[in-house]
Amino acid sequence: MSASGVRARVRAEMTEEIKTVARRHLATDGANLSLRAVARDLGMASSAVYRYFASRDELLTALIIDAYNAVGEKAEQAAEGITDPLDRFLRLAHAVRDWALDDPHQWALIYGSPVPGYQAPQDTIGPATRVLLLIAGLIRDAYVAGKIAEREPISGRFAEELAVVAEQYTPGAPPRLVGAGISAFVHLGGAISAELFGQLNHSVDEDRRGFFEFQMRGAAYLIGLS
Amino acid sequence: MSASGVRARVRAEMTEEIKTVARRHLATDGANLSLRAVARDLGMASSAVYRYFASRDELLTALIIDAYNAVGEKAEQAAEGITDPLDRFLRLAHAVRDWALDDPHQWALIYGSPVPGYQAPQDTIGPATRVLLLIAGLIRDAYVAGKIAEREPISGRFAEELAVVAEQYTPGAPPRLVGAGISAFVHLGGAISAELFGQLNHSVDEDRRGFFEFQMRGAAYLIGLS
DNA sequence: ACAAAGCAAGAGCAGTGCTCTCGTTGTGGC
DNA sequence: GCCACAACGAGAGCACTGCTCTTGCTTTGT
Repeated sequence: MSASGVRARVRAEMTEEIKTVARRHLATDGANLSLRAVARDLGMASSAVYRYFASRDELLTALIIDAYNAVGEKAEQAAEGITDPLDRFLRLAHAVRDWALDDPHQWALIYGSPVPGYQAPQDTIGPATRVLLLIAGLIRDAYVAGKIAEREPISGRFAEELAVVAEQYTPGAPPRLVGAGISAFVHLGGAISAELFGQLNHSVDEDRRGFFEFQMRGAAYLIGLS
Repeated sequence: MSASGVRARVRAEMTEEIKTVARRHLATDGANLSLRAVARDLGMASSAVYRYFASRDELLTALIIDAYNAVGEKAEQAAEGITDPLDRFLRLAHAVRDWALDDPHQWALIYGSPVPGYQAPQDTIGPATRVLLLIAGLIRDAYVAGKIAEREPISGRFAEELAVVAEQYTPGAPPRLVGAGISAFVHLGGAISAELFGQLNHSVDEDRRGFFEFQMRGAAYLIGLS
């Protein structure tokens, strides 16, 4: 019919519907959700789903990309408009944590152990770095505004590696900033995973939000956001 | 025959053999290894395996406990005899990382996303805390030796929670030490997971060992091991 | 010596991912 | 408007999975 085509629109809707149902199954079955079960929920034959996703892995990949973008967007929104670097960083961190607590299985999908035999395709590396880039941007802004306290410089082979990134990203910025930024990102993810995957059980059981903020303040300190 | 019984010994050997083969499969298939395939490798019927493990989950639980103990032992050995607290902490951290790099699937099994529908039984919580307890002991020793620099004290609900632990573990020790210890443990695990699960790709590709040490030095600084 | 318990094997059930085939239906070119 | 063609949904089928049950055999404890 129209230039866009009825079929194309229906296909897009169907694709989205499959992902929605799959996300629901993700919440109960985790990463080994059943494609057949998803098809049953949709009232269609399992073979029909293969018209939209060539394999279960491809479905998972789509869910992974969506999840990366979802958490990235949440973090972006939370940080928006906040000028104080430390506040900005903490809000961003809490936004990521809140998103993860809201849907632990989506978190596990992107930051947990990779699905066995699953190799992340190129499409995922873009969305995957969104949160990291947000932190990098935050640090960059704080640096050019002169709001970053001095810390001990880094040295070694990895320091040279990071110096290259620092120089082309923000000329003049100390390489240790890049390192501290990545480290903060790693600590952020580690803290959420530890909480979600039960490694904090019997250690911190009451005020996990408070403990999370304590950890993130530590990471912020190492960056120089005092 | 003997008091121990031939059958009991054979059973123990068989149990160990199943676990060994299962560990081998773990390296290729990850957490969704096939019990039938393991049985095939052993030249026995799949149903026979159920004489030794009531379910696949129980097999996984056994592997998890072994893995916790293995990494705990490695960390213990690495830290043994080292007196300087910072050096001790770094060696411990590197030992854990080396173990994880050596067998990423075992690491994923214990520190990755939990197997869907799998509930960790009581037997695992003991071995699971070994590394954390090592760090706690290290900090405790350094504290009583007066080798810990002062840092900003903590406050809030989680601080009171940690104060209880601190008081009964090392009376007089500041609660922030407990917090910093757990935080270091979390960062340790997060750093290894990030490296293993590919979140460092395109960020730190060359000298990951150096970057790991940089991160652990940061964690050590926050504890007060300057 | 004998009953009881432990053990291995095979068949079987319900479920899985994925492929192939077969009718049906919407689509773009003439 | 027609028609070849591609997209589509459904069903059967293959090889695989975890797990159960039954059937014989072997090692125990008494």
